[in-house]
Amino acid sequence: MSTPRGRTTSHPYSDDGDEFHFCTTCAFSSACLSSGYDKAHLRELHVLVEHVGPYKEGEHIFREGDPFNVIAAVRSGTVKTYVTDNEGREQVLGFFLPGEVIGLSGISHGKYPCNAVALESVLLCRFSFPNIAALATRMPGLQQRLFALLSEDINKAALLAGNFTADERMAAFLVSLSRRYAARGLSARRFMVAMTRTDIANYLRLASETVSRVFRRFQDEGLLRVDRRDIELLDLEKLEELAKNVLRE
Amino acid sequence: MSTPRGRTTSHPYSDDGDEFHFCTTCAFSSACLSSGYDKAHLRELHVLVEHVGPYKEGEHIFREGDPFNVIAAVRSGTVKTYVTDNEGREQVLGFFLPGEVIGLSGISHGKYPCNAVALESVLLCRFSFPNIAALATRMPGLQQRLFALLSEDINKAALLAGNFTADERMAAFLVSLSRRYAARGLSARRFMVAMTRTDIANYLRLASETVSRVFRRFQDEGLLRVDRRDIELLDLEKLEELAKNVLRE
DNA sequence: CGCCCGAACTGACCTGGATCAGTGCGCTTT
DNA sequence: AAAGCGCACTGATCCAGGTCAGTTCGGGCG
Repeated sequence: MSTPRGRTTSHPYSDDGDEFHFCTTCAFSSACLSSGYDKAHLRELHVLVEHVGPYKEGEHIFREGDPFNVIAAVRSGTVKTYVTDNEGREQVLGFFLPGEVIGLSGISHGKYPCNAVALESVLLCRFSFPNIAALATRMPGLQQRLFALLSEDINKAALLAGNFTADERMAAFLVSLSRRYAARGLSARRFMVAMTRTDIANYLRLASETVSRVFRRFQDEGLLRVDRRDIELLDLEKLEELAKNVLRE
Repeated sequence: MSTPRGRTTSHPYSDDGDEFHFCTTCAFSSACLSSGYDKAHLRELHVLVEHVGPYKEGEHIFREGDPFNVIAAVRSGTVKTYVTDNEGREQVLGFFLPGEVIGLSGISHGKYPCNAVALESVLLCRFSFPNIAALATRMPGLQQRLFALLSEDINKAALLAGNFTADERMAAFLVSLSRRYAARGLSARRFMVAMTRTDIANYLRLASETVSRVFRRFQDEGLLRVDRRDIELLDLEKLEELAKNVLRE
């Protein structure tokens, strides 16, 4: 993983007596908080965290084939992962919002199988994977959390594999974004997306023209209001109804 | 996971002095063999294995929503995993041949997210997941192997997500089967598949009619010879060329 | 302020594969 | 051996979404 010219610091924390404060945007820290480990273990985990960034728009975090050594939780910004096929066409694999973890797919072969790029200014919490795996042998809760993250990604990857219509895909994409923003305390109804129409189209396996058309039709039907990157979901009910096959509900 | 009315036995092994024999079809045992652990650890792992089966054709191994507690390596036969959507249509998620591991996607939510059914007579090596996870905390090699299996499935799931043509999908499917059979010491050129055309179609997100047509066209073009479930690949080169976008080579 | 450039939008047309509507064929059942 | 059944195959037709060919818009810059 490449480190931007910004600062790299070990995780700042305060340890004022009994209370032990975590960076709340860090998925691992919070995972461990919830599994109720003792202070000594928590501190060990905490020491492994490096805050890196900012990566600026278009800057790569890792590239396909880079040796795998770290995973990272997004602290702020949006990360896109993608591969390019033999003809040079881009296939977007996923978008990662704050609180989500990138790099896990690199474990199996010791190399990242895809590229990760910042779509806007990005800050990361970075963890050495060997170190965190070693710590996991002493912290069953952490091991379990890692297993769960990996397993979840298997299920996520299967989502868009079905043969769904353009409408279903778009609705599922919007509902998923909405929920993920909401989970971070942001509005579930209105948000700014960091990706271009082309990125969205590549992710959903549609042509960018189709993305445009579906946006307009959804707007005509009163499901949403869209102005460039600014999206407001007006009829979340109906969007969820459209998305339910894709999201398996 | 449901257990068929067949025998369930703990893993038989012989421990004649220095030599310690493993069931060679068991993915975990071999994984641990290769990571070079000491005899005491190996025996611990070995004790966790249960041989179950046979499951007969059409019999379910687990169902969507069942509480997750075990993972299993296929010892013989073919397993299909699938989900059904709201309209009752089946979506095939994967086929598992001997040596491959089912159930991993159940980790994240404590329930299996899909159904697993035997397509022909199936024998399994079954492992309690809590037990194997506990053991993994004392065997970093085993933990690493579990991480790798999970991570690999993420990459596998992403494979068929792209927008590929029917020809590319079919070729990739055949080449993948060929390699997996070959890895088990069977012929890479000729094999009997356990799945119906409809299963193949559902897996590849095609109509079964399309699967039939592509089979015939491939046969007309001399790429293969197919007679019901019996498939012989005549031009592996060309099939691999067709498949390379899907398989990312 | 006007120019430039890339993203977004839009309409016209095309096509791969789905769908529909059969037919054929091997296996089981009786 | 005949009947019944389910899977496989095949031809005809249809349509969602891709492709192509522009046009519009907005933001950055000389």
